[in-house]
Parts: sequence; structure tokens; C-alpha cells
Amino acid sequence: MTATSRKIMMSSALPYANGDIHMGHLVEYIQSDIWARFQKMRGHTCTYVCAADAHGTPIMIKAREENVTPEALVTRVAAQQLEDLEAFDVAFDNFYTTHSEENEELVCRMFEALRVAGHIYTKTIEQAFDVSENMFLPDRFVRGTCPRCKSEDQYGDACEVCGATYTPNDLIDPVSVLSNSKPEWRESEHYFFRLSKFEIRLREWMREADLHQNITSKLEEWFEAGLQDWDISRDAPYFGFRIPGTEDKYFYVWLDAPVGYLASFLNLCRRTKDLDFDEYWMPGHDTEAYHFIGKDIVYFHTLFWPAVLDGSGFRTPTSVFAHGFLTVNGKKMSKSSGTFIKARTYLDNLDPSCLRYYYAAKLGPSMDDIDLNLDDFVARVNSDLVGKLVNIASRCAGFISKRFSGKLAGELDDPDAFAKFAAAAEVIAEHYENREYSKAMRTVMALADEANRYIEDRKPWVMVKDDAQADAVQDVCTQGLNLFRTLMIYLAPVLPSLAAKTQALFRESEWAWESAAAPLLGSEINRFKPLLTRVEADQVARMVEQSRQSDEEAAVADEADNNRISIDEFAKVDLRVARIDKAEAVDGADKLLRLTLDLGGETRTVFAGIKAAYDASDLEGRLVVAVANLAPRKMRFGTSEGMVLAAGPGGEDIFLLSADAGAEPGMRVK
RNA sequence: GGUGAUGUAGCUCAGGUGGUUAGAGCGAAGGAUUCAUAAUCCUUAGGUCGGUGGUUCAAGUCCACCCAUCACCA
Repeated sequence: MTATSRKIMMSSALPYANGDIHMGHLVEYIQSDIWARFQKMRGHTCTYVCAADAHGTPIMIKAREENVTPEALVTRVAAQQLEDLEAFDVAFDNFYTTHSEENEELVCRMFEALRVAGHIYTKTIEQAFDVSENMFLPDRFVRGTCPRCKSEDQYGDACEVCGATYTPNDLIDPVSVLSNSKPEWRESEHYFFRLSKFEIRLREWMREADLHQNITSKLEEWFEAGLQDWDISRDAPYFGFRIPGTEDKYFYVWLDAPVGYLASFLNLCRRTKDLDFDEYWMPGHDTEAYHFIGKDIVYFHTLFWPAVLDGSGFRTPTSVFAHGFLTVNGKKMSKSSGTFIKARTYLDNLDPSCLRYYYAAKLGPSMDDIDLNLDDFVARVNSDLVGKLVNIASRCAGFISKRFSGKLAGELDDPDAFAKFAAAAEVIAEHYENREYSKAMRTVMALADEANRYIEDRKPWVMVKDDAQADAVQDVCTQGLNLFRTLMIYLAPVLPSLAAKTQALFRESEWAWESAAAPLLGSEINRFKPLLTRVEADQVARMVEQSRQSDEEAAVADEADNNRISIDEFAKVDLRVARIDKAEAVDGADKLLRLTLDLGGETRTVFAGIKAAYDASDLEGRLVVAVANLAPRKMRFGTSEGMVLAAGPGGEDIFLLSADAGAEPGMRVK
């Protein structure tokens, strides 16, 4: 298919250096690693890099909590992460760190280029300030009550309970995590990147990069909304790189993180002959660059990143591949139910090859989430890998060892059947190339079925009893073993350690993709040893048990899952009788009515999704029940300052709650 | 709330541009077999394709609305 050798640089997203690798991370690393191994087997130059994502506030907070320097924390965590990933046969060509000389060099170089080109400007913004500590507070240094769901003790940028995003300013009772004091709002000068100027260039790139439909539709959505300039600076103290020419301004972690791909690559280039950084990252070369990421960070990788690269004179990525999230047993991973499984816990109980195969069997090029169904995992691995695949070798190798002193026959029993297996190389390669791993696995397993049928058909165990046919047994088993070997070559990107064991069985050292088409004849093989053993359900049960947390964290998680609330929590909701003074349709909104409410002297504007059920004119003068202390919420059509209570499934079937005669606007509902 | 994605047999998933009785693997049931890590082979059963409308001679496939799940909202 590809006659010429390609030069490829690829990356996995950088694991944030503040926690352990878990099953969700592994989807990405296994997906990328399979692709890297595949490209290498095809004879291409493929350099696979990654790095520890070392900067930013969460790492700074964690280091404070542990009373160590951020550097020490990052070094320790990154070492553990790399160890776990390598145990899963993820083979980076370089795993570096964003807290490195090379990264600082590149970040400063890019920033300077952007500045000279006029893509950077400064603007004063209002930010939380801790008076007693005498410093500005990044969003994550402010905690308070979520304005949407009223969960207490949430970060200043997003609520971990309900997922709302906001600014520290929106928090109810904001508190500095440093001093527990109430922050003030003060002005600070920030650096901005003119993303808004890059729309045309980005649209061009989007077409060139041949991004997946899932990504382009998301991008269209963002273009539609209009690109906003990007705040790329943070005030001291911050764990990151200081912006040149300033005393107390640092680059935001999301600016230096993707540059970390380049830094890791640069670090490798500087100690590798024949690997030239400029050939890969300056425009005008015939090289390819790919980023594998999760769907949560598409925004950074398809807008900021190509814009920053383009604006600073670098080449843009050839493409970006985004995968979905992992669910376990159909649900989000959860610490309390034992489905938040760390890489380490898996390794203590199960073989990494099994997970690699299972993920491969489910992965495609789309952003759809994939599910790790543990029962399915056991069944699938045992059936496909042990029952079908490895079994082919297991049922043939014995005859060769015992009857023919380990020597393969000089010819195949059925060359046509083998040719069919060899011919599958192209379609399987195409599936790998397109990241259609599930299709590749299905193709291979269909061939494995065929191999088993072939053996069933020849019945070497019957032939061997007939002296006249004894020699033919060698041909049949040689055929079976070669069919197996060909399949293992196809699976080598997914199952590198099984492939290595298979090579040992056949006394081979190197496999290229083309090796699959050339049968091994007349040579000696080693004695067969089980390549993989069955997964037992209790191994999985033990892993889940070890992952289940009974500590405070899980208790908190459980409480969040629990719908029951206390009387105090209920009392926080300020329900009032309100009179609808005015009701009107909203231009451009199909479902909304804009209501002007009288809450007893106070007037509020509320948007209610009741247009299908009520005529605006019928509502005026009606008494309803409203939530008076709901945090104001910005909507496309204005700010909604509360909520009117109604029941029903929605659409035309929605019914407003009203108060009996005698109630006055402003009365508290108890 | 907005936007996007997903919803097909018990489970996990395939099903270009709409076209005869909707497919696979696993699991289940029955049978065969014993070379193999109770692996393998054959046969069978199983789905009103999330719901409701619509377009069409014809819809899992197009449109609208609804329900559920997930993500993003910089």
C-alpha cells in the first residue's frame, strides 16, 4: 500500500503529574501505542513522544499539601506513571517533562514570535486577591458554594458535583484556600493571545487536517459562537515558566503543555542522530505530526494549539485524533463501587495483554465513549485470545515437538489457505492505519476461526494413528502453526509481549509486517509453553474489591450520589410567591418566555421554558412559586434571575404551580 | 439552558449514497469430538432497530418532536 517510508511524529496527551494512571488514561496510551507500533512494523520512521504535564495550580496545591516542592512531587509522580505505562507495554520513544529547559526555550521562542507578530496584547482584568497573603488568587485558589447546585467547597472555576463552570466571582461565600479569608476583587494585568484573528487560518487547517466528523462539527459550533482571545498569563505564585520581561507573570499551564510535545521531541532529537527537529516542526517538509487526545481537550488542540503554532512560525499538526471516555460496567468510573481502577491495581491481578486486546477490540476512530464491561472482558479475552487464537498453536505444537523433534515440515499442507491469510495483510493494515482497531480485531478473529476449522477438518490426531499418513501430520501442523504465526504478526501492535513469546517459540527475533506473508518452513521450534492463561472471574472480583474505597473520599462521593437532603439543605432554597407582571416571547428562542416577576417590592427577570404550554398573555397577573435565591444565570438572551416552579415532562405538558387566593407576592413558602 | 454525540438480539458491537426474510462474536439450548489452557466443530433459538409522528411506492437508514445516557460551554 505504502511503498515509500514516511516520517511520523506522534504524541499522546500528557498525563497530569498529580495522580496515578488509571483505566481511563490507558485507553489513550494503548490506542496511541498500537498505532506507533504498527507504523514501525510497516517500516516507517515513527517517533512517539510524551511527557509529564508538570505545571499549574493543582500540582502547586498538592505539593503544598504534601509539604514538598512541586519539582519533587512531579518527579516522583511522573516516574510512577511511566513505570505503570511501561508495564502495559506502552513504549514511548521519549517520555520527558514540561518542566524542562527545552520546553522553556520553546515556549519563550514561540511567545516572542507571537509578540513580534502582534498576536499578543495585555489587558487589565479583575481577579480575586487574598489580602492577608498579599497575592492574587488563581481560580482554583478560591473555593465556595456552587451557584448552580449549591454544593459547598467547590473550586472557583468549576463545580465538581454538577459540572457548572463559572468564575470565582459567581461563587456564594468565596473563600481563599490559603488563608480562609474572604477575597477582594482587584485588578491585574494579563497577557492575551489574539485567537480571534485566526479563524480563517484555522478553518483552512481544519480542512487540511481531515479531522474526524465529530471534531469538525464541534469546531463549527465554536466558530459559530465566535472565537474569544485567550488569557495566557497567571500571576505569581504559580508553578510554571515566568514570562520574559515580567517579574511576577507566568505562562498559563495550557500554553506550555502542548509545547511539551515539541520539547520532548527536541530533547530526543538532540541526542539522536538522523532526527532533525526542524524537519518535523518547521513548515515546508514532508513529515507528519499527529496528536492523540481525549475528547475533553479537543478545544485546546484544534484551536489554540494550531493557532499558536501557526502564529509563531511553526508547522501545524497533520491531524488530531480524539477518542471518547471510558466507562466501567456502563457507568462513569466510581471509587465507591470499585470501578475506579488504577493501572497498578490491574497489574496486581491481571495480564496487561488482556486489556490491550479488549480495548483494541472496541476502539474505532470516533469520539464515542467505550465501555469496559467486566463480564464481557472475561468472556471476550478467554474466548478470543485463549480459546481461539492461542489454541491454534497449542493444538499443533505438541505433534511437532513429540513426533518430529520440533522440526517444521518443508512445505505447507494447503498453500492456498495460507495465501488467503497472507492476503488479509492489506485490509488489516488499512484498518490499523485508520484506527479502526475493532475492525482489525474482527478480521483477525474470523481468520482464527478458519484456522481452527482447518485443523478440525484435517484431524491430525486421527491421521497420526495411520502410518501411511504420519508424515502428512507434520504438514498439517506446520500449516496450523504458520497460520497462527501470521495472525500473531497482525496482532503484534496490540499484543507485543505475546508476539515476543511467539517469536521465541519460532526462534525468530524480528518481525516486519511483510513477515506475515512468508511462511516458516523446515526450521526448528521450541517447546510450546502456554502463551496466555484464562482470566478467572475472581481475579476481576479481587481487582474491583481492591479498588473500592471505604475512606472519606468514597463517603463524600456516595453522599453526592444520594438524593436525600437534610431539612437544612431544603431551607437554603428560598421559595417565594411571585406575581407575573409581564410575560413575553423571546426573539430567537423556541421554548422560552421572558417573565417579569414581582416578588413583593422586588422585580426579577426570569426565563422559563414554558412557551409551548402557555400563551404569554394568559400569564400576566398570575401568582406562581419562584426560587428567589437562585444564582443569576447568563443565557443567550439575557440573565435569568430565578426560576419559576412547574411540573410535568415538558413541552406542552408543563404545569405551573400557583398559590391560592390571598397569597401576596414575596411571601415565603415553607 | 445551549451545542454535539450515543441509544440495533441477554452481553459487546457491524449495519456507504433509504430497497427483497436486519448481521457478527460472545452467552444460551441441542449434538459431535478429544489434538488442545473444559479449548474446538456443527445446528438451533433470540430483535415491532429508544418512543411518537411525518416524508416516500419503500426507513434501522431522511425530517420533526420527545425520552434516556454522555460530553463540551474556552
